[in-house]
Amino acid sequence: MLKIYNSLSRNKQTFTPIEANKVRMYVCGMTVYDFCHLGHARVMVVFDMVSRWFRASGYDVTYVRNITDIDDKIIKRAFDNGETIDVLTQRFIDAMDEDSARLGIIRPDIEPRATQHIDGMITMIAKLIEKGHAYQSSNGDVFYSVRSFADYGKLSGKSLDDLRAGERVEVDSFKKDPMDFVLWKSVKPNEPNWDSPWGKGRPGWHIECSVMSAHHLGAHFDIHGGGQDLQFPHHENEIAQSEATHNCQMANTWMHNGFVRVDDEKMSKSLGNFFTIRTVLEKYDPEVVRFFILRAHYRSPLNYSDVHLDDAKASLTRLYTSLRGHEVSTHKIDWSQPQAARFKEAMQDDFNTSEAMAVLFDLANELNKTKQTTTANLLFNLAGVLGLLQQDANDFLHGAGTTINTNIGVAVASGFQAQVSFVPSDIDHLIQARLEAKKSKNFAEADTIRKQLADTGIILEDTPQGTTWRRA
RNA sequence: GGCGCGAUAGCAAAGCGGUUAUGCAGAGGCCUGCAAAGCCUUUUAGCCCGGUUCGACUCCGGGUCGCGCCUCCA
Repeated sequence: MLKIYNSLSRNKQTFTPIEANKVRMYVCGMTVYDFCHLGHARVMVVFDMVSRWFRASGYDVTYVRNITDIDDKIIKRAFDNGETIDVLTQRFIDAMDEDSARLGIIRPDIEPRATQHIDGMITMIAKLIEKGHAYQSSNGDVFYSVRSFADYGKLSGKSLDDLRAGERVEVDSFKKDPMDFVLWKSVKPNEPNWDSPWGKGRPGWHIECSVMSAHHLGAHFDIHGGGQDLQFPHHENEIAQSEATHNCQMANTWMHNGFVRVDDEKMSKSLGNFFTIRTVLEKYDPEVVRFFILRAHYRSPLNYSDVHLDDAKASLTRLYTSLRGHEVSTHKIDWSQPQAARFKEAMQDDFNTSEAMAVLFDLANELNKTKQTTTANLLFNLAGVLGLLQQDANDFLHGAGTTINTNIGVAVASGFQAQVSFVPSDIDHLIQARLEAKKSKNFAEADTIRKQLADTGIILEDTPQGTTWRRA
């Protein structure tokens, strides 16, 4: 039995699909006006892991992750850049796709864009007005009336009377209640707009998710996910819109992943302490980043630093080292096998990837001792459920997945001297030369060669099967 | 002011009312020409104060500290 922490009930609950063997899942994706940062990487990786686990468990999964391609920040950024919104958003959608592919993320089944669902939003807004949940104010904007929805605050645990609207942001005087939020914004000069019964304008932020989730998954679906910062007001508002429109529960389970932090503070644009995915990938293999994210439980805060990435890299290196030299292939996992059962138990407990990974390390230890290919295959396939260890071991250890420049002549700063790194063919030649030296018991020469390689970050390892190498 | 989360060894990070988490780092050993990798052994824990219990890191209460949400944010 799979248990998931449900933000709505604030405890772990046994997951029961609405329709047998099917999971319908909606996750709030990116607003595409800039490169994705590590916080975005976490959402993508976490829910990729969740969908992979459902599939590994035999569920038929429909995973929808939206793209917000119209909003204030996009309009502003496009204006500042002197480009059209379409050009701007497409560029960052492409960048996002590239980043997510590198992180080993399986694309969601459906990636709807807000601008493709304007009609649906207009229909829903009209319905909300008709049912008395929304109103058009004198400035033309249409607002949702939070007081009209009795359950408002049930997700975030907030009470309308306790919310301090206006304390930090000036309240829009056109609202009946300070917490009312906009469904439709009337047109402003030089802004993109669509026709609607309330005049030309564009949608507010929250309405898109209510419309797109219902369109692709139905009014009532299994799981809604996103970053913790979306719990309020975004998800609260989605519930208010959807449940008022459809008269039924929106999502059974709400999942929120924890923040990525820097120096114990939330990584965010406003604090300026964010690292984009591509910046981090200049230095680390994407799988190291994926490993780093999955090593912690998805709801815990995750502190980012180079030290932690280095640590993750060392750990992942241990797993790949154990796999080296084994022929592995994709197999169906026998979940009755003790280690597989332990892995499964961990995953069934609210996706405890941390514990699941401990199983991988135990398998690596077993593999190092027994050298059994069946163990290698189990390790490979269990890790595969997490989207890990799917590279060729030597490719990973040789640093093929990194952007470390392997061209001759590229200087690697080290101490006072710039040193030169080698291409793999040079390394092979040097390894051969060292083996010759060893054969003739010229250990001084052999050690010189090894030192020469070590100075450029190449570590040699002699094994009964010959000499292998890896990047430090 | 309201609401919520967390505090585990040098670092990271889990489970668990009594039995080795796990990874990195440290120590010793085996292996190795020497290393590296690997294997074996091992040192460092559970914010503070009470309570429950035969027994608490684990449950309960109270502190302290840190973080988050209440505004756009993954």
